[in-house]
Amino acid sequence: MALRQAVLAALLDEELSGYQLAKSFDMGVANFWHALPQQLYAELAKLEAEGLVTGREVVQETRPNKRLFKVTEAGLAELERFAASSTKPSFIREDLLVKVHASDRTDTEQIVAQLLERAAVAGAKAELFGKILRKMRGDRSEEEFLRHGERIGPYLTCLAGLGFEQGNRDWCERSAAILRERRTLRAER
Amino acid sequence: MALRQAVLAALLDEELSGYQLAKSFDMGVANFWHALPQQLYAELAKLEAEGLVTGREVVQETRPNKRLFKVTEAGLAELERFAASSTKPSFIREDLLVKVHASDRTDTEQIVAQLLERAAVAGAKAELFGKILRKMRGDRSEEEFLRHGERIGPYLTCLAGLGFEQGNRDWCERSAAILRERRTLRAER
DNA sequence: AGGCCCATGTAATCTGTTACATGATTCC
DNA sequence: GGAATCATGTAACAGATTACATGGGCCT
Repeated sequence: MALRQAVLAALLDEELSGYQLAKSFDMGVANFWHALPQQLYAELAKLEAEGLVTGREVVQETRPNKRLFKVTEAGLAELERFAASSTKPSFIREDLLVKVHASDRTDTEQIVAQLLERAAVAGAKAELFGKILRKMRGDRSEEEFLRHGERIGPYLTCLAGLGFEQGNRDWCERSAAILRERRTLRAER
Repeated sequence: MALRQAVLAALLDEELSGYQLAKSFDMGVANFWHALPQQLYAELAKLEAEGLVTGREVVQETRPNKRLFKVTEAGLAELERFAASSTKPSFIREDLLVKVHASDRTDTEQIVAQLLERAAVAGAKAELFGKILRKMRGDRSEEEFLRHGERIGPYLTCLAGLGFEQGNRDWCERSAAILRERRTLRAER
């Protein structure tokens, strides 16, 4: 039930349209939440009906009109309430891990390929996060920024995303290497 | 739609009852998938109806009877098919990260407490995974085990879980420390 | 001409969670 | 005596995914 709060959190820094929100839930915001456009349009409508966000129409000539949303005082209060509420831990659900778990009993060629592909994706994400982090802290050192910066929430979540993707990349590469080596060993016998 | 395959993968090494499966989905298997008992009972029923697992009744004197399930040839074929199919990346959905993202605009006392609690849980899980890994490889070195061990799938997924929880723990501790320091700085002003 | 980007949704379906239900045995 | 464990489910609800729908502008 935290999609509401994820949307509110994503709208803290800038007014966004549903379409732009969807983009950021696919990119930057994706280090802490993921949602499809349909969910976001629906959630924005609900949030507006409850007064937690307000939308304003922006007329565009060359493109379809859009509605930009921002968080209201009531929305901020909801975030405050949410922050104080207890958190239930989230869980992993990862197809690739299921495949690797069963990999002693199935062919591993495709799995190795998928691991390498995933490693590449994770590496690209990690690099992107690194860039975003550098941009956020500007010319300050990380320590300095985290101590005195104005807005460090997104920085911290981005750090989490960076660590996650680096770990991901390393594990995928190592696992791929191991499974590949075992394939060649088996082929020699 | 990979709950089916996660169940099949979990049943590869031993016959389990729904109840035991639920336990392992809460523990060991939880490094790659999570599911509630109700889901597992329902999924086992479906899998049996489709012939991917077979169950046999075990009559018990002192406890209620139970049904033990094992993977059939058709189940193995399904895993094979699954391993070769393309994987869609999974996504993060984590309440705590949402709270941290918005933490510049809310009170951080509760958030710090939740981060420390989560760090402790992650640390405990990491230790548990470490123990499981040592048990799996026995007296062999990790390298040796991964090269020549019979069954390394669960070892690799457990390694993934270990890395994930260690990263989690470190990030939670660091973020808690940073937010706490900023609280005291603000209080001094 | 075909495909992608902007921009917003509805509807149907699938998955996952919460609540409820039962009942004996063992541990503290 | 009360809680936890073993053991299996049903039913209602909430949340997420997939498919469908529309339509102009821009790029190659």
